[in-house]
Amino acid sequence: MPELPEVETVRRGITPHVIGRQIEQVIVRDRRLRWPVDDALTATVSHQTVVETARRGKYLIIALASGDRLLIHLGMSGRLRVLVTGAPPSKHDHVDFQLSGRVLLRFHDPRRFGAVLLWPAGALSHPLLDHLGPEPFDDRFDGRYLFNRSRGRQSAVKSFLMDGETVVGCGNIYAAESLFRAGIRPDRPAGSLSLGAYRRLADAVRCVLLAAIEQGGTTLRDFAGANGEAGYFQQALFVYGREGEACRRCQTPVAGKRIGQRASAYCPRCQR
DNA sequence: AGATTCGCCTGAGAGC
DNA sequence: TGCTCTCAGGCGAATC
Repeated sequence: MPELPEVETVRRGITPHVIGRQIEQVIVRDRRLRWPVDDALTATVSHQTVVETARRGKYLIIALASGDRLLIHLGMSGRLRVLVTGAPPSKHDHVDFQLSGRVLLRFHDPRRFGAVLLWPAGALSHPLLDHLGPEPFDDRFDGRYLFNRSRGRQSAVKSFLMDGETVVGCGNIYAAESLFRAGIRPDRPAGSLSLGAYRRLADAVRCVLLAAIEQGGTTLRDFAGANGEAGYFQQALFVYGREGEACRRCQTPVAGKRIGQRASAYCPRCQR
């Protein structure tokens, strides 16, 4: 499931194939995504040149020469792949961007939780990006920030960490792994943790995300990079999806618990 | 304002 | 074999 490292992997994968290319044609086979694909999107981006790719949280941004941008979210099961023009579409291939040089950028999303949106030139921000918290690699994101923001909060630290207004990009997998690395039980009330604990957590989030990006993301079921290759970070997971198995550090069975409607795994000995 | 719940979707896996 | 049920989960919206 695409979290920050997966989206970054996709961004890096597509970038060399799309920069400087013109969008010749857009084919929308199914507009029923998280939000319906805008009728005007096809006409607006056609014949435009891609000048840059960027990422904000789990949103992928493709900037065009006019200042218009495509905003793409992979949701739960989305893939964005680089293919050769003419590659036959299969089930769930909802949107094709046919680029110059016979490059085909194809959006595929079985569960349709993803989105392909137009962010028009002139709009300084986008409603979906407006309220997002800092990037984990931004200077603003540190232990002090988490500590201050968490004061008075009763909800679990894991839910707090997964809240995109706290910090972007940390979904269920990386929240669980970061909390393990920091030695913090995921069900601790966010407001009960010390500054020191949050300093460890901020460091852990950055370490875990960085390592996952280096491994090309985590592939459990759906995720694949722009070239269709799986990620490798799943081999480095300490707790996520390992309920009942031995902790890689202390051999205690990994515990499972639902926190904020999400499956959560942790080591009852390593995490306090 | 913070916390919780709901809804959107399909595929995989379990159970019968 | 094939049906039905449950679960997975990002995240905005609605509700408490």
